Amino acid sequence: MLRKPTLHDVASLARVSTRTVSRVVNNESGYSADTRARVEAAIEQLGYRPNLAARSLITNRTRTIGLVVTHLTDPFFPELADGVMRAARDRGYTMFLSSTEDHEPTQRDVLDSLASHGVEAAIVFPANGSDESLAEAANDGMPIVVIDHEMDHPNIGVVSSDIRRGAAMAVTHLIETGHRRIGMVASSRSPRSRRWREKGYEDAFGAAGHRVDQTMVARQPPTIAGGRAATATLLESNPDLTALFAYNDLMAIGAIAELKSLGRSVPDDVAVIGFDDIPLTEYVGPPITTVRLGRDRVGAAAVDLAIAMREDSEHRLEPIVIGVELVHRSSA
Amino acid sequence: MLRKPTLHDVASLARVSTRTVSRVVNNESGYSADTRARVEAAIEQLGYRPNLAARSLITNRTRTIGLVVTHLTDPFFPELADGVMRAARDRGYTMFLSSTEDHEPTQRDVLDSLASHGVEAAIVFPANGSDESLAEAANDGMPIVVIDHEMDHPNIGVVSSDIRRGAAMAVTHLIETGHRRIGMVASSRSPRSRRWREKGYEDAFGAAGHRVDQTMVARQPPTIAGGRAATATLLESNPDLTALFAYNDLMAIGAIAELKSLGRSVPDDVAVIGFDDIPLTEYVGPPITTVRLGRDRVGAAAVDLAIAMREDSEHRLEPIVIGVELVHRSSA
DNA sequence: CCCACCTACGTCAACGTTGACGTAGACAGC
DNA sequence: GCTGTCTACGTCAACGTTGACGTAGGTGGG
Repeated sequence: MLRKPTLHDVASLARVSTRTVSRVVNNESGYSADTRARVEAAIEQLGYRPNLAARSLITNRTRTIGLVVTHLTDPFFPELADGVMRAARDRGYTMFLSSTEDHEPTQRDVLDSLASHGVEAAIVFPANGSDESLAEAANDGMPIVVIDHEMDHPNIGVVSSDIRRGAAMAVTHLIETGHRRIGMVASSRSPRSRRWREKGYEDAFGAAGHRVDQTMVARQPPTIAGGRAATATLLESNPDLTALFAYNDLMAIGAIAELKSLGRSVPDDVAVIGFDDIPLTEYVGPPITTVRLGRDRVGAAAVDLAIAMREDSEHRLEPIVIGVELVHRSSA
Repeated sequence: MLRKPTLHDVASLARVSTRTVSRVVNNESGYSADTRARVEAAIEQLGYRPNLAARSLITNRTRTIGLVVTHLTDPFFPELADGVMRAARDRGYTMFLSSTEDHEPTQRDVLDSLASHGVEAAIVFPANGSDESLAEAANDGMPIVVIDHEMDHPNIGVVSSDIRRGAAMAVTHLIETGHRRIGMVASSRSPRSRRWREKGYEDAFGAAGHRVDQTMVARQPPTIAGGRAATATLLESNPDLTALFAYNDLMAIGAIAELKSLGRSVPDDVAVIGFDDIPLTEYVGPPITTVRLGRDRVGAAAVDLAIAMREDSEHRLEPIVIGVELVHRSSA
């Protein structure tokens, strides 16, 4: 395989110095129209492409960012990755992608590797219990933006969806359509301090002047099976409930399956609202009313914040909250 | 933010030359145990990490590969990306990810950018009509592996799923369970030469000594709506059909929806087999019998091939075919 | 005791690019 | 015609690392 052409090859073909070729390549000034034409012809003829490694060695910029998620197969992930990728590309950046398997040591290795590759920033959906290693990476000088996670660190930005408000919107909708006995199909995997959906659920009750009945909250793992189980539990203790608000769409699907198998129709006997708007929900019957988080906008905002942090280390680190939207379909 | 420590910083702290530090970092030989200990202590103390850009400038290796797909939100994509990412990481590589929106000029830009970043190889799910620009990129010296696509080029490898055999397996299963009138819900978007599922469908009929009836093939876009439409068409011309083989799971979902709305039960009145085993199919009722392609294995094989091509340009370019599997669920 | 050889380093240049700076020639103003 | 300024370049060093090669000091054999 032939060696890749360099500035020198272009320079000697165009009979100018490498510095002049560099000027043309970077659209600087200081050369005649004729010179520019000769250089461009030489570039075209040789198929020259700048070597970004060499460039970055002296400019200290790589124009790359890293996206780090827990599982590539999480349903919300493609939308996030798509948002990050497009925003990055629009701004002239290229994206590295890695997953951590929700494993802190792996996340540490991944961030290390990204740092070695010189990414200008990392956007991280953090692995469980990785706050400390995130802070360390940030201390080493890499701007980090975390998604849907609280962090207080001078070099870590935060972008999240307004989950609490989304939950409140969902439950308020149920209340406004006449429901009073509204169960919550909750996740057993959320740490107490981050139960935003529960808080939104309580907000909605509070705003309507009602009280939350804690026997109407059932916790299970956030899966379809968990949704079925939680629903079964709730119906046993509260057979009179007329609506369910689920932690995510998977649990909502499980809830609907359980309701159906118990002979209750959705939404006539029991209304169900999910969360996340994963593509799945458009296809299962009945289409599920849900809360859309706009993960692509989260991704784009994260890129903007990451680049701003990188270019101006004094950048003000207000957490950015992306609005959510209640998607009315037929399950509620 | 503090400047990142370099070999020089480590060297002066450990009171050796940069060359010796480099030897330690790269596990070469030629230093005493005592020196190694001092160097490692200095590395630890400073938090030194090698600058891969500088290293790659002289070694000509970046330990990065690019994955280029059409749409990040295609349902099979996360599995492929996961396979590529894990395999890459296992081999010490880091992955760039880009999408082309199935747009040839975008793909060209993406490959250009990856080349500038010095990726050692690209794994590409090609955009429509991009054979020529792929060949150009390969001519420029970048090893390329294409997924599920035929290419004959000395620097382009091919990894594909055995789609034709998977289709034959599916249809053979239908024939063996007594079906004779088997419709095909086909995609209108596949070019004639790449209708592997149709070929497998014909193979199965041929092997069983039956004939294909071309009025039993309906073409529509490969979506849920397309599946509904194709199924409606087929039932009109062939009301006696007892089974359907669908181009992909989305079309199978559409087919099932259409059958249900026409009062035909699945699988008792009409059996349905899909293709791809997207996660979706585990959730919609009834669970769809389908053909699993093992995209993660495709991804891993593509990485191996890409690296082999990069490390040995004489590497023999046999197309690699990944076996498929019929997943028995309840729709057939 | 000398030489060969080995170990454990160090020195220097090069990878491809850009920042800092130098300069030849044209041209304007007085 | 001298000075000053501007345009259009060129020269050189540096980014952080590794390949090629040099070498001082020790060790072992004859």
